[in-house]
Amino acid sequence: MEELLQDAEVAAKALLGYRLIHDSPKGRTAGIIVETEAYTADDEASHTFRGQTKRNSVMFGPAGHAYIYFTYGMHHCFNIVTGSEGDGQGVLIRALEPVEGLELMHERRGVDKVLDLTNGPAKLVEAMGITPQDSGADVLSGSLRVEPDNKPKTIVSAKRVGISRAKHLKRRFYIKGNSFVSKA
DNA sequence: AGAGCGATGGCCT
DNA sequence: GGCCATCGCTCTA
Repeated sequence: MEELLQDAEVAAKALLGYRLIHDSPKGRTAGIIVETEAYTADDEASHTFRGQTKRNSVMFGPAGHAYIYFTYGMHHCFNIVTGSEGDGQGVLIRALEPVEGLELMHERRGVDKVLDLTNGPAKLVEAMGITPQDSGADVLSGSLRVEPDNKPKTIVSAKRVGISRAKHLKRRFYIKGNSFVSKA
């Protein structure tokens, strides 16, 4: 998937409309990627800004691999590594529109509304059954993977969410009008 | 609808 | 010791 070899900002836009699929022992869940954020090593808000560490090392590896990190003591978030090996860049997947395995998602999330299933980075990780063990895995093949689906009509660029540094950069992208976007 | 805040743990300074 | 690429509850309106 050559889009992933490009800069995170290009890849973040290209990934909108892609389908994220996870085949787990409990069944398949899938959703359309509707919101992303780009992070590069020259960006103060990126985990890779201060160089390679044990935690962020997969982001310095080859593109197309999953980088899953633990945050706020209770949540995990899912990224896809982009660019060239050694760059330390990637795309955070912030929201999905659920399309398959909604019942399993409800079971995992314990929420009533479909809208609350996957409209946030940690929510989608929980709904899809993604675990830290998936970190480093190739997302072009395997049980957790992305595939091209419908190209979005209109993409909106906006400021990122939940960061304190480099706030002004418009490196969040989402599909205009989609109700599963975490923050319009 | 929107602001405030607690939960909870690993990582960095 | 402080800070988080968060979520969901509670309070005010």
